[in-house]
Amino acid sequence: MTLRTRFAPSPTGYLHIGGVRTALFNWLLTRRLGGQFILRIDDTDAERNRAEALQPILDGFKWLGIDWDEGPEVGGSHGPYFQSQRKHLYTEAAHKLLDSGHAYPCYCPKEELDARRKEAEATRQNYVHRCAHRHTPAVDAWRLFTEKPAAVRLKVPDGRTVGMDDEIRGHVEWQTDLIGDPVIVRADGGALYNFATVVDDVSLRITHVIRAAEHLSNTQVQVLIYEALGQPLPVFAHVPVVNAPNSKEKLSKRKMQQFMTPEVIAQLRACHIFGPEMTDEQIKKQENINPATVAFYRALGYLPAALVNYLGRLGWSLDDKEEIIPRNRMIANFSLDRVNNAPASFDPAKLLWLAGEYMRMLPLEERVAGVIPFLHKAGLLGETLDEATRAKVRAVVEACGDRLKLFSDVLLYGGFFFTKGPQYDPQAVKKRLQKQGVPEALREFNKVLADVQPFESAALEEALRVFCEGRGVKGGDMIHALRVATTGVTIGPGVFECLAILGRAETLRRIEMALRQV
RNA sequence: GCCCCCAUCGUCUAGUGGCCUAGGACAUAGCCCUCUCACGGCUAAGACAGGGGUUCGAGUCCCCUUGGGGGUACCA
Repeated sequence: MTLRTRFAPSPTGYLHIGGVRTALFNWLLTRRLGGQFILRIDDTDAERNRAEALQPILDGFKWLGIDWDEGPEVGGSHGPYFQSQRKHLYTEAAHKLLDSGHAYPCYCPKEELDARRKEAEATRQNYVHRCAHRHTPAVDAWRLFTEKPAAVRLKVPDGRTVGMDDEIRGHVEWQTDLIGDPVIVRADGGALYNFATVVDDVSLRITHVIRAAEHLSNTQVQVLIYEALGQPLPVFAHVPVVNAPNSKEKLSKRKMQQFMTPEVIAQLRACHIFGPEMTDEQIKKQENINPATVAFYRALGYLPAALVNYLGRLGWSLDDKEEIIPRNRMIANFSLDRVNNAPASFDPAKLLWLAGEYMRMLPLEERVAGVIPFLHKAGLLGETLDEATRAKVRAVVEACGDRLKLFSDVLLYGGFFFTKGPQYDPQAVKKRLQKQGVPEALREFNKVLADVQPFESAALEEALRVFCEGRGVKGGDMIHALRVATTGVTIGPGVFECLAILGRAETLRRIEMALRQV
């Protein structure tokens, strides 16, 4: 028997980071041990489940390189893979349980149930629902069920325990006397989550149910359903939830809003992800692209490998020293017994560090290829990319070096190479250009630049050194002034490399522009 | 209320009774490198939630307390 795992997202229009982490653990174990990883779409809530809401989820997984063996787009022999198309299975299973006496129809009016629950609450009692007629013989129950709409309840056995051996938590068990008979099918015929999940997992032949720890309490009912259905239990593993940074609460859009800092919003804007008509506040409240979604990291040009590494290390570790664990190494070493029990907090700073590490490992040509779409979206490259432009992009990427952690960082450290002139930062101008003697020296050095041969980094540096010595100016002052004059800002690649990339004519022109600023 | 789960530096973690005066990584601070920014190097600060047991010996096993989380729905 081969391993079969699944991840069952609801089509919400975005792929949540916490969900990905759970899916990743399923995927890693499946790839490690061999078997099928199945994507099942939990679209019973027709209200908010539109077809187009599924695509971002599939795209997210594809971008991360998490592939599925059965599910949407790839099909499979156990389909359909949409819960909305599997309703007959739930009905069938419910009938089976009614026939076998493991379930019974419930006609209790909602008001009565509410009243009883409220009463129990008032007297600080624990309310365990059991319908009075729960032991009515099956045939009679069946008759009642077909006569008028009724919900179906599972008949929870009296006076025993129900439990399972969790791969991560160990043995967990509950007293059945504390579990009210749960509704498994609504009066309108819709199956409830706990029931549909089990029916699906059985029919999809799922062998390992790896899911977030928040589902642990649901397992008591689910185990009873497996029993009632006469099915063997799968292996359960409840992985710790992912919390928001500096918080004991689950990762959520709202909790992540604090990471939509002005800098991040500016970077998103630079990528032209959002139109200029959107205010910062509107961007902050965005559903689809926020720090709790995969799309956010993709939009900013994080390497998917870095995100996979980060999420894989969240709640799982290889040993006491390895942090950079590429996908293949993770697959080769993943096991549930090295998954932690405690919830883990998502740390954007560590993810950013990893992104930088992965970017550094990426060959130059791939960095160039990755950066181009970002320059393009920002409107800094023309429609067609000729060889000269490509060479320039390559030179810029090389000059950016380790500064480039995300692809969108190219806009931060090298955007000015592709504009008609620098956007002068007033503070930078004030600090570096409007300094005693600097504009004059710069004007004079501009004449030197006109003749430097060749117009390359080393020769330029040497020319400046000679100029400074001869004229008695500080090298640092000139270097800073040159940077601001040609790039407009105080950060970026080495200034001589910048000048070389800009070329002689553009350098001279920009220095002239700068001198008009002071 | 009741049930279940969880608990090592700010964060991710190593630790499965002696190797722990608790190791690594991110973040933080200082110094070095340096034309800025980043990278890199060195250093510093920083944790076993509390209390009881068990044991020659406890971060590690047991119990209690505290704190967090989840469930207790004709939500998923």
